[in-house]
Amino acid sequence: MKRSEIPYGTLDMMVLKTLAAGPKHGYGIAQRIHQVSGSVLQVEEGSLYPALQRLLVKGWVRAEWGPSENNRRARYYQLTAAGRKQLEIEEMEFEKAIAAIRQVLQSA
Amino acid sequence: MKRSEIPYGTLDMMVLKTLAAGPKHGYGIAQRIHQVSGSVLQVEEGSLYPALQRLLVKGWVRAEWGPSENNRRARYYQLTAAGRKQLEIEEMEFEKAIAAIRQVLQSA
DNA sequence: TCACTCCCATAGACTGTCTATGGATGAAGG
DNA sequence: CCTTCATCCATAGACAGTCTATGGGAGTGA
Repeated sequence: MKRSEIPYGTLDMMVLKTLAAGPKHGYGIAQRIHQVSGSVLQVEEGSLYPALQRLLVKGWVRAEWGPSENNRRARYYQLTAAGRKQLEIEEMEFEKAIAAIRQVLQSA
Repeated sequence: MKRSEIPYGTLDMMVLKTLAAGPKHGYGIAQRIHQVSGSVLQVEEGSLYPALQRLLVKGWVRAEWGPSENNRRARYYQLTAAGRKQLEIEEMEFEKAIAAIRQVLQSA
């Protein structure tokens, strides 16, 4: 087996959700997800930045450069209106999929 | 978006679960999952048979040929002891992952 | 005989994750 | 100063698991 920390297809959703609380830079997003999940989810940079690129291309987030809290250069990402809608859609589909899988798992 | 019917990595688990109730052939497994999930999950043959191959290689299922209920040739798959253990592990990891994601989704 | 469903299986495309790598920059301690 | 460490960005390539598309054999009913 593979130690897939982040289940396929859920990263974009979690990134969007994390940004829903306000703009953040990549590093901050990763930290936040790690922390909020009780250190269960570890977002690798090699997963995160491609994800952010996808979200940018699709117009679900916007980015701009600015100084970080520690006075380093940082790229702040923020949710767009389209991103907010997309988040809702993905949350719904996620719940629907989970419910379906649970039904399979609970079929005695 | 992509219409990913089956979330990554969950197919093996659902197949194992479906076989936990007794031996079935491939076609029957797909039907059962489709039915039990309330027609939400659609297992494509191009996903199912590679999955069954994986499970065979790993020793989690065993297979033997025999006539189907409709008198056609069919390959019956059944869970091994190792497969039963694996199913438990995957169910646990699944719940753990879902719980972590939910925490992210519920972080206001 | 023809169409249809059942049942098997593989090849190749595609997507999204991971590992590995590379770099810049500020803070802290020697 | 200078070294080390944490922060912060990003890409390339490997890899795994899903899907689409394809092909075929075999029993059933019209």
